[in-house]
Amino acid sequence: MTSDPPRLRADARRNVEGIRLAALDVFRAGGLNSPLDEVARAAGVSKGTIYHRFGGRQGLIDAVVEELFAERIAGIITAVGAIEDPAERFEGYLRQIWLVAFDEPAANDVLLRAQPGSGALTALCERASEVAGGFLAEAQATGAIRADLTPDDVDVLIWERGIIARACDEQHRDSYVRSFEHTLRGLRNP
Amino acid sequence: MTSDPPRLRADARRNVEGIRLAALDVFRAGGLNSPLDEVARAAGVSKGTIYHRFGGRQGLIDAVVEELFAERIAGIITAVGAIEDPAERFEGYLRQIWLVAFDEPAANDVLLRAQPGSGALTALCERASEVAGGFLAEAQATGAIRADLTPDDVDVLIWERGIIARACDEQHRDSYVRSFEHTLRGLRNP
DNA sequence: GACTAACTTGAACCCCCCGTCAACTTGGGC
DNA sequence: GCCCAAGTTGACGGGGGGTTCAAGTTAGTC
Repeated sequence: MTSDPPRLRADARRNVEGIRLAALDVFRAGGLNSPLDEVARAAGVSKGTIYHRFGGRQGLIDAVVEELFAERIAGIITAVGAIEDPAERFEGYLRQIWLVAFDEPAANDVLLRAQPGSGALTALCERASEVAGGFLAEAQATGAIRADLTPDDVDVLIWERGIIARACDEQHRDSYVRSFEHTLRGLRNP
Repeated sequence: MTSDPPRLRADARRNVEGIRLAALDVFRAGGLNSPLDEVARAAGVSKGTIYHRFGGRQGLIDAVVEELFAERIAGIITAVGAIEDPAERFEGYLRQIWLVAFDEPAANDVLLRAQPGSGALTALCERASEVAGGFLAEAQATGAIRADLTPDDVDVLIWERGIIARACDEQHRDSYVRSFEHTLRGLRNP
């Protein structure tokens, strides 16, 4: 079970690893749609090799998405989970997710597409979505957050922010934050 | 003054008009970045003719933007201007603008880019922005709208919605509206 | 050290769109 | 009706990126 026959040759293994690392860099900097040529160049390899080893962009994404995103999200969830007040916890979660969307194009792409084709990825998004649902329910129970807000609403809010973040080239972080605070205020009970 | 010498030949005049009409259709349906080939095909003309007659995409946009956008905005301003309550007027203006952004990709593109190069266009955007500023100030005077909201904030809110609207392929109109109502609530005073 | 299966390469081909221009039509003045 | 300037065409070159595959290279076995 540790090693099924299809063992790779030494050079292939080296390349797979190099490509993974390069993809992490490139995707982090430019999002999941960065040209594969760029990844290939960064890995010191030819484009063809990426196709051979990963089957294309989708496969490459699957191979790095965990590292690119899972720990980031897990970190946020535990960090925010430590907040006592449920309403603050809920708002804190949204703020953190929204900031990740702004600061990390790749993570944002993950949040935005839930690429149909990557099990790992959709599972991740669903888990995040469930967590958000939990936070929401608890926050609503205290009466601080509007009762008519649904988990779907939260998904939409996250998706929308992701779209906006993707469109912000540099700067604007301040007005991005300022503006999501308006939205946040609109989720509270009067 | 009625007719400067550079009179066009009959076929040219016919084509100019056909291209304008085709551009209106195509731009309305697909936004200002639709392929010019498509406009050409719709006009029963070759791409080259568009370049000859309008100098390129920018010129073509200038030639239709008024019809595509100005009257729409003017309509909103007068319609909304009839609302008595300043706060409702302000909110009504935002709602209408946001709906236009959703329903008309071309108008949305106008709102989003303010293409540097079209005087008519930037003038339009600025006028709309000023009107919004007026509505905002009046609404704030009644105390219904938060005092710390600035005209720049409003511009950002409109820009952001435009970005979102552009990303919505079909459906979603309901959740689009639902979600901007959240934002709207966040602009009110508690 | 030779030999083969595994690996890699990069040119070739595809799609989509922009903008140009030499060659060809045609309107309309004479 | 002729004729040429005005007008139109569509092929061409350029850029960006994706995907494939024949030909060349190399790890690793015997």
